[in-house]
Amino acid sequence: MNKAEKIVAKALEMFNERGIEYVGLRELAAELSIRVGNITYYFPTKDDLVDRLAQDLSRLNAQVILEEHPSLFSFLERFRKIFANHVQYRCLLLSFVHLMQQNKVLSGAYKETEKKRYSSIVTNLSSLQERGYLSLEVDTDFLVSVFTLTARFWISEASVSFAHLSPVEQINQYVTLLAKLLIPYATEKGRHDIRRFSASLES
Amino acid sequence: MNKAEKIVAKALEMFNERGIEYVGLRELAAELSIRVGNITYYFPTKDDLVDRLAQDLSRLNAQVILEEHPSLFSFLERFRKIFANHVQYRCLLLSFVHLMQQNKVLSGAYKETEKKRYSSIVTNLSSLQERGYLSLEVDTDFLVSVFTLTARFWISEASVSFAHLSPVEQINQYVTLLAKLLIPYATEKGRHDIRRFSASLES
DNA sequence: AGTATGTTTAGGACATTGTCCAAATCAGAT
DNA sequence: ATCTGATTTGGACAATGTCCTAAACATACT
Repeated sequence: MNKAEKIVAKALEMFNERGIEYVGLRELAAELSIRVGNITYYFPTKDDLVDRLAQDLSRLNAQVILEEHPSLFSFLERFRKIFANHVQYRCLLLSFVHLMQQNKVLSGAYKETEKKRYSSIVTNLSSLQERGYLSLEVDTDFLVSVFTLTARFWISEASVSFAHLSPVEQINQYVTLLAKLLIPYATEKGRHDIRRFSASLES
Repeated sequence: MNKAEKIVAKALEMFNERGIEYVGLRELAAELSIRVGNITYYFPTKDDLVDRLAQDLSRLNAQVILEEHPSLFSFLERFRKIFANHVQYRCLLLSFVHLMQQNKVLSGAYKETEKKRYSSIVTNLSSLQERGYLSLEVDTDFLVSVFTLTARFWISEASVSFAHLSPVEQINQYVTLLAKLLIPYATEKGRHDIRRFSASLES
């Protein structure tokens, strides 16, 4: 692990712990037993460091998005995995709005991944319709909106309202919410998959 | 309007414009043609100023919450009003997570209003069941969860994804989302109210 | 009117922040 | 061994929120 990676790793750890805005570069440097200027050598600005973390999360999520989702079960499983990634990089999602407002590099990069995610969810939903998991009259735009809102902010709400729960319990709370959301639009085959998914969370 | 109120008004204006974290007390003072120390006389810390804004929003919302909601239409109308208040104090909601993490006064106060809102929504939903607007088998906890998540973060998502829309269009977007959410759980009478509500947004 | 008392304003000090830079140090190839 | 480029250091800089003292002001009382 080279110096840049050590900085990234410790930064993620401290940012997750206390929030990006509340960890000074001098504290980060002190934890690494280096000088501040040494960090700015690898990452000229704090935003560059944050951008790097965002790239790492983006890569992590891209793997999950590329997977096939032949069933409603695996579609829900996909969100469980993405939410697990969110926990790993929770500092980014907890500062989501500020980062988008202030960090041009990040907000630019997000626009692209946003489009990809949107069309990915649309594709998956219509695929689930074809395979007989979802009813044909479902309002896709509505479902995508709720999924997007939840995926973006579930961890923000959890940090405020469910801080007493473990990460896994928090994840289960919100994937269950997504599962329940789909029930009215699911076929009998779909509802079976949702029950199977809910049961898989128990263990 | 006394000095403290002038400070509060200008602060809200600038905070909404550029974000609480990105407006310095010196800029605020300059806009008011006063000195920094003059602000800290009325509001010893920046958090005190933010707390005041939060109180104002809380009072504004409390009025709406106390209203009766005899129909599904007025229940949805309630959220439209609350969302309009959110727009007026959007700086607070855009910094929601940070404020909750850092500002003890604010997070303490929020815990109470959170409970009130939660039980208020529960009461309203069961009342709507009794009045024949909602089916009796609805999963109340699920609905409250989605409503809460949306009410907290709709404006954050709108600021990122729908910045090109006007405030009213943004509000309509998300109250429509809440309305659509209820459709599967509504009776025929309820669906009639939802259609009426959607139509009322057009004008 | 003059004085005393309490409120408001001015102005600056302080520590902390992210950023930046020049010099010192190190490492590896010639 | 020496030169060259990469790395590290230590400090300067402006901006931030906070704090404090002295001046200015207003109000009430003698």
